[in-house]
Amino acid sequence: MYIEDVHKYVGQEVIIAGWLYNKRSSGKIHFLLVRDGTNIIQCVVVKNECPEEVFNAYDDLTQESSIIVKGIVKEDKRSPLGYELLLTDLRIVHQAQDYPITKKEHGIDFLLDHRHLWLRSRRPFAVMRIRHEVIAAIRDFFNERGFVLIDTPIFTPTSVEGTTTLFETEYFGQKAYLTQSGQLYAEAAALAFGKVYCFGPTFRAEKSKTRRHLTEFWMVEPEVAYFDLDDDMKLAEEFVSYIVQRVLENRKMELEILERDTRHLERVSPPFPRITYDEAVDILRKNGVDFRWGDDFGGTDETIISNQFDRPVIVHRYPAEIKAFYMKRDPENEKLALAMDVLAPEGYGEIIGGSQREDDYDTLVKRLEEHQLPREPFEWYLDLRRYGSVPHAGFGLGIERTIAWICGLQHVRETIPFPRTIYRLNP
RNA sequence: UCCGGCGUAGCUCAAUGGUAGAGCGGGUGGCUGUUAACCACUAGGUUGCAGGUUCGAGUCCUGCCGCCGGAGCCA
Repeated sequence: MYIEDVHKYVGQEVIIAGWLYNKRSSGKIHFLLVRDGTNIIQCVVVKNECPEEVFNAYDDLTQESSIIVKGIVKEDKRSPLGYELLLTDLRIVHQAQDYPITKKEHGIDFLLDHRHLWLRSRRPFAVMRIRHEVIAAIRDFFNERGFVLIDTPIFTPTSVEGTTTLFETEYFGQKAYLTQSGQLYAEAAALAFGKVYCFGPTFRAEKSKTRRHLTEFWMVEPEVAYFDLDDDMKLAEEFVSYIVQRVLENRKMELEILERDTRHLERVSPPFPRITYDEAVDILRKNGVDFRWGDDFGGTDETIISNQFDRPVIVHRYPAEIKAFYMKRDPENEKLALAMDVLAPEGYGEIIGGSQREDDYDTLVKRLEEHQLPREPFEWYLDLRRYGSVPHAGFGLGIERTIAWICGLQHVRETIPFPRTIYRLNP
């Protein structure tokens, strides 16, 4: 029996295998908080109402000792869960010694050094279960719409965008890099399967030190043949809304543990406001930002823009110069790229970046030259424009930033079980 | 890489340049409904490292190391 099902067993004797989360006592009555991974339940041990060795086992119980308890399920308002277990038996499987994470506050550095243990605590419990829900929602969303999952390689011969710093590895005598995006491969798959998505880890070797950055993070990237930028934006807003609504429906308890104010999340439904880059620049200038047309938005700029709206906002048609070589230009203005970003509310910044892709062979060759990228490693990519090229579009959603936003967390490092940052490779 | 901040008990933090302390955790004892339980007692320290100033440095100065936050870049 797992604690999450305890309401089905009121009045019955059940067995729970778990760990001691905390204990309290008033002398002749002990309270054990036992967790089993699905929740925490209070167990009551009363002197003279259970075998003496069960009552006395309390003295040997240390925080995070593994225990198997047997008891009668009772409904009781005084218990944090609303249900508690009146113990009849208790077996210590392993006695933990000096568990380092205590009941009082800890610093983030200490907690991350003990991440393997910190995962047992209440807060990571809630965050990881929401992460699970987000990922399940992502897969369901694409499955329901007939997308095919295409796993893209993690070892790649070259950089996708040419600008970002990548992790370099030795690959049987030649250089290889850890992927920074599965997009180019997803494009190939889209021309084979129509609607596809890839979902995997992504690596950036940039020495970013902000609450929005990890060196290893997860990204989901749909790519659809015959999609234009408008189709892309529509898919993005439906996608984000679907994820948020699923978490609201299925992870109420977890959001409560995190004390997340869900009012912002409840408003997340299509359509999202859509503004052009030019309109976003106007917003910044009206708010006193000395912004130069042609620059990309910084973290504070994104916060100012997103604060104008009550749900995520889509900014589209960015200056082509600050965007990647593969993005198609706006036929009505060659200076602009058919690109779009989704900015999350409450200052969580960019969670989606996407675009319609350049599908014309000659134009794409020109773009490679403009970006001073080598032709040879992109020959296969150019093939996609040689054989049955079609308009197509896609985007990438950063999982950790999305989770940080939904959970209301200060830093993305809490959204992944074992975060990798510039100065952290352990545990 | 740049800018700012921090480093004191296992943990979270105090300590005018003048005897290094509290809470939690550990140990001992008490308590029949606790909610990070509470109460009493107790053990626990090379103040990140190396120099310097001073009668005297946790505190001031220099260098180094580690971490945190921000910027740039990005999801």
